[in-house]
Amino acid sequence: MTIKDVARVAGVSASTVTRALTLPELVHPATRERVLRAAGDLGYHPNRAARGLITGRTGNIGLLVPDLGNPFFPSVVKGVQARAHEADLAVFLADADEDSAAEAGLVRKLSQQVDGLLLCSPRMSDDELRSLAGDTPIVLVNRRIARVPSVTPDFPDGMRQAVGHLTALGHRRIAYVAGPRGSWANRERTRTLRMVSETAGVDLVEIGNVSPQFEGGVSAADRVLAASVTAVIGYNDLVALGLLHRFAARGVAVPARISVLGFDDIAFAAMSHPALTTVALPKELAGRAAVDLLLRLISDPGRPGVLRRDLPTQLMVRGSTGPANR
Amino acid sequence: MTIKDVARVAGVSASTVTRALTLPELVHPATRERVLRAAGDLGYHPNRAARGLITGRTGNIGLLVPDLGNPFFPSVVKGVQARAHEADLAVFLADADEDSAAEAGLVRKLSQQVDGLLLCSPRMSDDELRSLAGDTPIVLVNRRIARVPSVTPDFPDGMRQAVGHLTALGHRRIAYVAGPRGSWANRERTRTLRMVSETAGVDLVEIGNVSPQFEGGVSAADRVLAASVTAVIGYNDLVALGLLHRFAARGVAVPARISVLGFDDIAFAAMSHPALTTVALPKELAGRAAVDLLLRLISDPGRPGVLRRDLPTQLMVRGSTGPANR
DNA sequence: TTGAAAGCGATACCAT
DNA sequence: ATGGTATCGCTTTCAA
Repeated sequence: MTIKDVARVAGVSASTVTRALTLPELVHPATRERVLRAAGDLGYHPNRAARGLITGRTGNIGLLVPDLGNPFFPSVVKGVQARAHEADLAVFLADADEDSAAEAGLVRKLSQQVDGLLLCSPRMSDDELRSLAGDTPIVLVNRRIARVPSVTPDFPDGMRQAVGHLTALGHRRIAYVAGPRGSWANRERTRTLRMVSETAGVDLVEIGNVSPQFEGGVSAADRVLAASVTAVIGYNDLVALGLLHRFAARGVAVPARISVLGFDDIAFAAMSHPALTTVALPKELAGRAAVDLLLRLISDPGRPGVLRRDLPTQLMVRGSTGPANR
Repeated sequence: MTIKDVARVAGVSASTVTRALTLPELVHPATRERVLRAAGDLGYHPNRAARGLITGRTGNIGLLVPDLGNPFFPSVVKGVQARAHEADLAVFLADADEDSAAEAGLVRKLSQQVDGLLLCSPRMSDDELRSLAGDTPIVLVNRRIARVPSVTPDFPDGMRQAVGHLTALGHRRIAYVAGPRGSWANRERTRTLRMVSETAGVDLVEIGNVSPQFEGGVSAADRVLAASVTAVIGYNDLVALGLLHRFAARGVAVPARISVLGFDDIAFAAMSHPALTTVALPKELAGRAAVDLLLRLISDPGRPGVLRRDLPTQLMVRGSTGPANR
């Protein structure tokens, strides 16, 4: 089923079939009609590889995530998919398994057969990313570096909401369970949290770097309790859920004795007991926005200035936060 | 950066470069050396689209899932990815968003540029699937139909373990909250549960078809309580977690008053309070096995007989099940 | 408005 | 063991 078959059935040349399909205004309406019908009848779809060979466009994009096991990323992926399919793009997915070394390899393999790349929370170094951005269009999600297009949540505002909520409840001494050292999101959350705490006059106790998983939270819980704080913010919801879990196991009442707050608003935040108060990031929207940026980047490569999009966050107040105990 | 550049640098013809790269034993060791070095120096990687055009192999596979929002599927995807990358395959991912109509379209679009397709819990009709299987190599995951290769968990055994566990605890009257009517997994779970219940002499109360989500479980919980059973099996973990949630909200003690059991063993099953007893399906393994089958199918198309793989399940006993109350 | 021919990058076949 | 040439399916000149 090739363009020739369609040409034969429609009684025209291959060139005309191409035109009818891609530049309809260049062919006679009657001819166009015949071609389209022939194509329809035969169920013809152009071979994208062959097309890509000559146009230089594959119609594919690559999406790299650090770990599909963290529900944050599937949500982003859904957003990417939705927008990509609207734009008639197919999506290659690669999971780096939290391995920054693996990232580079996956990216290299993918970059050959895509028009552009979406890198979600990449662990790679700034330099690697910048050099990559020189070779192929890329958009960063959840990471921001100079001169590379990116989509990021408005962490400062999210932190302001979080801390504002806690101080309104009377909390004055708060712990933060930090995530991976190398993670931009963690640096950013830490940085903004420090600023906001300073401003609000709250004591901030920072607790170790843990892996951004449930287990990370579990492992930090006892240290949090020992820090005599009345509230704790987890690096992300998984960590916060781990805290919740360990608190429950130790018989520590949440929020009576300690309030717990997460980041991301993964689906399970709303399902836990008590339900987790968290700063919602617009995950699917981030995916969609990233594709939009990438599309612009692809169609308009010599663009001056950097494309950047900052997304709003929203505090979701639920059962895991309450008045400070005194 | 094409094969010609490499050829020029190595001082050989393009044909020789190809050979050196794909059939090394056909070229003189010294020549091979020169070619490989040239390729290495130039950072050459063959263009897969061009290669695919002539070989008919793209080196890509497609993976369709109904909903990445259900943590079951990201796990399968991880398994697929891992195995695919080992085999040097790239993976197109498509999310059908629980829409059986969308499935067909996505599959058609993908099928053009892949060597084969992995369909995870597809909602399509048997006929559609069989016809699809005629056109392109496909492997079903979590669904079994005649004459199409598939990877499925051993549901009968899983159900046997589940019911065996409950009866051992003294339960004699059990509810099952059924999943989507159209789902093969649901039909299978229902069917085997009936058989096993019959054999074990337990009363089985089947409760409505709910969507395979947390909300589905929440919505069924009150009906479960009204059915005066001492234990309930949810269609999957999400449903079971929904049950747990609603029970907690109503002050119903689990497992004291009622035991709750799920299916899948998603990560959050272990994180809830009480932790959810569930039948673990080998999700990543299923993904890997599916890729294996697909590889065999691709390399060996005229194969007689159907490839099929049945995967073991494992009951994970946790806090949500306990002795029957009397 | 349409067709013929060249060529995208790689491989396979046929010579040598 | 190596090179030349046709070819995969499509798009893009260039002519007509």
